[in-house]
Amino acid sequence: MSIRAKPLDLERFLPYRLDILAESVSRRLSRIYKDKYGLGVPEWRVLAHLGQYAPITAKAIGAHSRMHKTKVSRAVAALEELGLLARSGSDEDRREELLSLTGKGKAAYDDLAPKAADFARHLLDDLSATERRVLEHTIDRLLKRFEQN
Amino acid sequence: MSIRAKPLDLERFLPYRLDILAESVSRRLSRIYKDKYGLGVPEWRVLAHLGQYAPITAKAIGAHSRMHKTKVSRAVAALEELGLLARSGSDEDRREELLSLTGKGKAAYDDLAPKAADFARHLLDDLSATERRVLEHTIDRLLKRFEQN
DNA sequence: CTATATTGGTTGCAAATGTAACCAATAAGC
DNA sequence: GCTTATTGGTTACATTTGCAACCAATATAG
Repeated sequence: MSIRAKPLDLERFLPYRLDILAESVSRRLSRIYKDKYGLGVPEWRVLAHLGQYAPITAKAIGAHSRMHKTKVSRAVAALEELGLLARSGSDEDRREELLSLTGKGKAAYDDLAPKAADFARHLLDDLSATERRVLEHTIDRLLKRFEQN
Repeated sequence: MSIRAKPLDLERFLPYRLDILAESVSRRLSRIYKDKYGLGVPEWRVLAHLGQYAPITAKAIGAHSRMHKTKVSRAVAALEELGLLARSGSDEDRREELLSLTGKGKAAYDDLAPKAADFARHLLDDLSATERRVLEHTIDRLLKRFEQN
């Protein structure tokens, strides 16, 4: 009787595991910004980009975070509605708008960013230095693999 | 002038990177089952569970894959509609239904599973054996951390 | 045994998302 | 220049999703 390996074992299937993990992590993280500021994932992401890179265009945010442009557009609109974000037309190209945070937006970011960073740090609490390094490295490689799509 | 570390660097922020990676991987993988069988992510997942664990209840699939029960319910309905899945009432508890694959469903699974497995294998091509092991282990740990929610 | 709570699963409705069409502004062809 | 193609961004529409309410079947309380 020949040994036939299971062709696909979900318990070890990377795409599946990655998806569940990403989703679990995201869900837990969302408590931080959802409860207090009523933000959804796309809004939080845009806020985070602005905190770090403002002034920046919607296009650039989309490219960096691989979010669809309509998602970015709507998140931007929502943040503006909440008074956290301000737009200012670019002089160089009047199609694009430079996005940045209002005072209120900056305050929200300054409140949330450290908490988010803390959360991410604690995720790695149980891991050894080696494990952390390998994890980072692996994610880097895989991400690069999928850069152009 | 004191050195103030950036509180949150998206470029290194694990939840963010994980999400982008999971989404990229999933997108690429989806070509395999979407093009040929017209399946979406939830349908593919249910199919994969049935191929490995059938007969199994919708509840169990949801618990294992952490999919919302409505998502499972609709994916099951869709697969049934496509003639890939069959339901049979349980004798022990007439609320639940035991799900399994039809001949057509089994054929689809037998076609897709090796391709999916192949895809996953190639994801790790660049990594050393050690790196793979550490990666698996790390994901395991993180997943366990989020088991109960 | 009867009344109440819980559970597997489905469905209605609202919110979130993706695709395609679109608009205005810039770039490229000639 | 002027005509056409491309680009940043928004919007309409269809599809997908999540939440809450629900239904029928089982389990629990008394």
